[in-house]
Amino acid sequence: MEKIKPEIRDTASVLKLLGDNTRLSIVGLVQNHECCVCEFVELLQMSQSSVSQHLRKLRDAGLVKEQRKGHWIFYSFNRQHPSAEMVEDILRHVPDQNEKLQQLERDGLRINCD
Amino acid sequence: MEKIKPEIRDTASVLKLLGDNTRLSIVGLVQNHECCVCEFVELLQMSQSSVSQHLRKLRDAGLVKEQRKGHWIFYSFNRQHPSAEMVEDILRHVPDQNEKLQQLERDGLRINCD
DNA sequence: ATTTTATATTAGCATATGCTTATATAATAA
DNA sequence: TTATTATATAAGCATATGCTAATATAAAAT
Repeated sequence: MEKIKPEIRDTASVLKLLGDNTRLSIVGLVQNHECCVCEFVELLQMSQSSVSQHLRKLRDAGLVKEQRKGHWIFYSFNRQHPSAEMVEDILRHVPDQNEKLQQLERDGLRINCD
Repeated sequence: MEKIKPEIRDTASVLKLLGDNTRLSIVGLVQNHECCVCEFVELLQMSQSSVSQHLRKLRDAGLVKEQRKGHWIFYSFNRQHPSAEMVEDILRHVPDQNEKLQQLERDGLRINCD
């Protein structure tokens, strides 16, 4: 029995969201790690406001989840999203960004609340 | 040895192109069939001008190829595109549209130059 | 050569997008 | 309470997008 496929409309709107450097990078980052806003600001070299607005779009679409931990709000990939599998398929075709997160860690800029 | 992955920028620009109902539908249609402009106009119920402009974007990006056959210009998916595999992965997540083409055939509106 | 047919191109317009700057909010620290 | 920190929101603006209407092009048919 085949899984239900989202309508073209829904898929197109997800692709539209991912069709932006910043948002595609964000989704690539949160696929395997939780990140907070200030980390995105550092990694993407963008203003806090701009990052925040991109995150809002991703959150409104349900592609990412947010969770407060003390000072910070952490974002993570929402594997429950109807297009989550497609997004993961897409991410297999772009270079992973773990190296950047490791660099952030070495620079002492990684936030860890565990 | 792993295949070279397009940069995030390049992937984002492909996704941006596909992040539109009309263009995603077109790419879905040409994945398995050659189609000419008037067929898209019929299938998508859009103006010829609008379809033509979408096709131009897809062609400029190299995602589709065009080939003249008599009266008509046929468009087909370009499997040589650096992101062709990703596009095929994406299309696996949307309902196929073969039924619509078959209906067109039954209506006697399918163009065939073979 | 003229007309017809299929497609492409252009201009114009309304709406969407992504950024910056400034300000608001909400949790923590002092 | 007040100040600080992390994040969100709003306003404004320049640019991008997708459509329509009108016109151009190019091959085919007459």
